Amino acid sequence: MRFVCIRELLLRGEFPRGERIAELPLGARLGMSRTPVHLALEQLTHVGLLHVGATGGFVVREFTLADVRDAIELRGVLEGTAARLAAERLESDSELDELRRYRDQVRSLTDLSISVDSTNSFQRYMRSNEAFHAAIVVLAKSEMLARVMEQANSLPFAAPSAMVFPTSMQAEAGQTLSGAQQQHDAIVEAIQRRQGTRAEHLAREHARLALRVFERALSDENVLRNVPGEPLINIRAS
Amino acid sequence: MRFVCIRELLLRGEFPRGERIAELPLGARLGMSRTPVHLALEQLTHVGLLHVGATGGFVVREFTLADVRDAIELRGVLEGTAARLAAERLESDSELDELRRYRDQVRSLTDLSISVDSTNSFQRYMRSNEAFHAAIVVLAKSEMLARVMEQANSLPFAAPSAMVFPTSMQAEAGQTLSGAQQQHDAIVEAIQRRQGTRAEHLAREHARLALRVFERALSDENVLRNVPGEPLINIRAS
DNA sequence: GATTGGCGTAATGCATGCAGTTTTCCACAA
DNA sequence: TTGTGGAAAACTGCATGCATTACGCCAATC
Repeated sequence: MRFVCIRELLLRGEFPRGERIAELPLGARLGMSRTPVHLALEQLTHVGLLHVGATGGFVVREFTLADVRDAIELRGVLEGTAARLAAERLESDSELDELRRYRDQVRSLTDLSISVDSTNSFQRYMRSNEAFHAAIVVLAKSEMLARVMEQANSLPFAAPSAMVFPTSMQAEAGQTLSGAQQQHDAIVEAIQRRQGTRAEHLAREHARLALRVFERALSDENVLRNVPGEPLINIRAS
Repeated sequence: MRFVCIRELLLRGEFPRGERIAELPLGARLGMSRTPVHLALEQLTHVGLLHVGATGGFVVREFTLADVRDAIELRGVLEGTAARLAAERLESDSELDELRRYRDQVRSLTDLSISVDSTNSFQRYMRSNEAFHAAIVVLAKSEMLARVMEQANSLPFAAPSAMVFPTSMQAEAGQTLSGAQQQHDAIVEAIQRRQGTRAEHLAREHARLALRVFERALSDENVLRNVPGEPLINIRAS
């Protein structure tokens, strides 16, 4: 709860990156004591948004462009593994019903999202897209993998839907989203046919689409500002 | 510090799996207040050894055989990624010096470890083996990957060296260790030649050797007892 | 004999207080 | 103007206290 609250503050850039966060003022700001604040900061540290300074105390983590690229690449590896396990462990075709439903939802929202600029349809697109990716993890039937992916996705710019929003700002949004849709289709097909290796590489490549969107966003201030957690990224750092 | 301490207690099976851990008695046992105990338990939760009960409070996590297999498979995927990145990002051959040194250390300790039963040589083998695996992660030059691997390896039976000890108890220990050594050689060669995909698949297969050791250990009570964190594994669970 | 309800104990969550240490700021001197 | 020294303020880490809530046990009833 407060975890989410403080997380939002961080992602909005309320605290400058690399700077210490004092517990007492933050507690006063949120109307609570130091104890729960400390716990929330501890959790955010485990999640990777903070780290403990040399003298103790929590410091806002700073991410480099390389970190962002690696995080997306890593998500590709993990989603690839999820897709492979989903294919290898598929028992009956009906297990894919939910996945197919989300895929169709995403498809039907694709055209809407790029024509209408309302945040409403974007949010629905993002939710469906996220549900699609989550469904693959469920089909992988691996608690261990799910846990690790949860940690990996907790970095804001690494989450599956992180690149949807900036995508919508770009000129070639239509091509990008329809490319993503085709990849979704191929992934579902590969899982259905129990083609594990194919599913793995498709999912990896799907993440690299997000990477391309990010690279593209780097050249445009306005687009970049829509990447979640952008205030934590130090564009100039090595 | 206390994190490590409580972790040891868990791995030794001091707390029955599935049971709640009360903070007050544990604090009394360790000679400290509830606050640091609570923090340590929180960290162990993030690491995956505990989980929070429905009503609050920390519960000892219970692992199934499927969890163990998945954890090892997942480690293979991550180490494969580390090896691939190491190959792709290698700049000069001299970067491999340390990796080669650890490889040779492991090789020289292999024969010792299976002939002499002293825990001393085992521990040295384990340390060298761990250092070898850690060196690959360093060469991958990815903070993100390192973080995720740290979390994945925090599950006791998933760590690289987790399978060394049970291996030594088996009849075919010599073959297993020499097989591992050959895989180490091949991984180093692949990284050196910048053969990323080959390195990735070699490292994955290397982890599956640990999986075979584990499967083999399942048939022997005495061997199984040497798997780290064995008390947390419910052999009978689905 | 089994089940359910209530009460007592105990444990969690949060607030606060205290000691040790760091950090910061300001004054003074070079 | 800049560097240094010291002092004060503040922050962290840990202990403790209090209120709320969950858990368990015992008894009573069906």
